[in-house]
Amino acid sequence: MDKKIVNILPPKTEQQLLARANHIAGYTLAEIANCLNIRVPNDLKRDKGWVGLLLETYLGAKAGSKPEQDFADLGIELKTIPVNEHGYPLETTFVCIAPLVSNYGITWQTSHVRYKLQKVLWIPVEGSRTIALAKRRVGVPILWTPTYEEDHQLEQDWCELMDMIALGQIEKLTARQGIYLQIRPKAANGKALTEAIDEHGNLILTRPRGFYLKKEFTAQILRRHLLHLTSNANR
DNA sequence: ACTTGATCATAT
DNA sequence: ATATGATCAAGT
Repeated sequence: MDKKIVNILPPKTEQQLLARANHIAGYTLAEIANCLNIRVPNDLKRDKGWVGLLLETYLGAKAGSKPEQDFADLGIELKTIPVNEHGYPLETTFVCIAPLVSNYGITWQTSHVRYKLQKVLWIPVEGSRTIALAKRRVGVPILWTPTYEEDHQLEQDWCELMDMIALGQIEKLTARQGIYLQIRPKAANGKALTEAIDEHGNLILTRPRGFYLKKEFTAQILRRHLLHLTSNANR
């Protein structure tokens, strides 16, 4: 059993959160786990969310499975993003469960996707499987709010995807739809089922789905900030 | 090589 | 089953 030596309180301000996040930039996952007395698994095969939970703990996010932002008081969501040696995302980013019923009156402006992505603290972490989990390093955090253009990019995809759901086309909806935002299965296994509506308006059971940000979208966020660092260094 | 569809752990 | 945290690995 892991025993905590440090009792981590939630950050009171955005500045405090950013200070904590900046403090661990450059450290390995083992170093961070050690100061929390948390054991590092050999790999992520059976601990897929381990890195995310580790950084949540270090930064003082409220643990649990509440449908809230990680730092609700600050209106900030935390996302760890595995990256390769060039800082390019290795995985898509899960946003939230896709609602398959009771979507009357929901618009992009009032959607759960937009709410979740209002303000995100992205923390890149080395994710190549050739690097031992314990030795992977944490990168410089990025506090991001969608630009007008990014918001519009997501809106376009969201509308297309939600239209299909509303029209009962859920079984025809694949991960190929959407340029920046996609819908894919999100469940414990193939036996998990949830309610949806078919093309005739009848209630059916289908695999639960989730919204995911495709890699190219996340990449443009990371790239923008990397370029800023470069231009500063060159001054 | 890369994406899509499937899956793992935990809390409620 | 649904929500949180995501990555795995089969298929193309």
